[in-house]
Amino acid sequence: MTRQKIEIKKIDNITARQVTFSKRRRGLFKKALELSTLCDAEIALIVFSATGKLFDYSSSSMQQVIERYSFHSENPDKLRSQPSVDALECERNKYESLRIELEEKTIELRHMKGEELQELSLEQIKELEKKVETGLSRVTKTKDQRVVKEIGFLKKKV
Amino acid sequence: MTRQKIEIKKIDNITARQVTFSKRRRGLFKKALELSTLCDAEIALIVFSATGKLFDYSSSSMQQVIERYSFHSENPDKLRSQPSVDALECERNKYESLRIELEEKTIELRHMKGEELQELSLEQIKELEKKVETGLSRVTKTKDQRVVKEIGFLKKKV
DNA sequence: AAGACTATTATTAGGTC
DNA sequence: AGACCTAATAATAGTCT
Repeated sequence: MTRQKIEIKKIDNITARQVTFSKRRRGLFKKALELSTLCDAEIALIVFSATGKLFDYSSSSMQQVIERYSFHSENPDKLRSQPSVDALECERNKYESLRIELEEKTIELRHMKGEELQELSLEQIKELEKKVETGLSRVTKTKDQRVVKEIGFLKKKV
Repeated sequence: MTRQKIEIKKIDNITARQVTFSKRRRGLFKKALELSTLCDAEIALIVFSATGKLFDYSSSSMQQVIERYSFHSENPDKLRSQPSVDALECERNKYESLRIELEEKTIELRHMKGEELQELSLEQIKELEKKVETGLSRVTKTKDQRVVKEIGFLKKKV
């Protein structure tokens, strides 16, 4: 664009590339600022150098522009979930309450299997015993009913 | 910048402003493309016109650049959670597997309490009975040991 | 790597159609 | 709103330090 016109392709020479990057980056940000000022446009500009350094400009706030972009985007699934600060938190809360529930059930189940009873008081063990006895009597009762039923079927068949 | 130098402030005349917007917007996007090409930079450019129309350019993908930006950002709470497309999915997967585990435990627990046995076969009920019997015998055994222990303590105290 | 210089090219304000 | 024109200003490649 001056002394000599250059082709728009990656500059091989690393030093030259870095120099050009600095110069043109400044130019680009200036143009962005000018456009937003002159024409009342909302602009976000994010630039990562080849070395990974970040440069950014926003006429308002970067977050605001990105959110507005996400809303306008044709790519709804990927970017619209941006306000997932809340979604993620919500998901984590659900997960946590589920985790607690699971923990409780796991402990209850172990106790009913007679495991890890050392953490219970004698009173708790007595209550547990009643609970398991009740369960057992129900299971046994159901089993007996089923057995009787089975026998009935078999008798009919013979 | 040519026939006449203009001051960098909002252009009052609406028509002139729109014309300038179109011209300079094209220039800005061209410069962004040139910079990314020449210097191997990763660039995202988002422009909203005063009338709300969206124009955007990204050297790779907008989402990618925004995610990278969010990672570098000094504004971690608000923007860093943007890559939560994956985070959210991961969270949901964790939640789902937990939900399944909880469901299994809930059913097992109900069965041990003698509930909802109609969904079990006679064979399954027989196995369940054994399981509950084993649990009960363990609980009873532990209870008896505790009772003996308690009695021992009481004897010493007297 | 960062600043200044400058010859050249690129962009663009203000037009016209 | 778009394309084209053109004079004038802005940006910058190459160079030096």
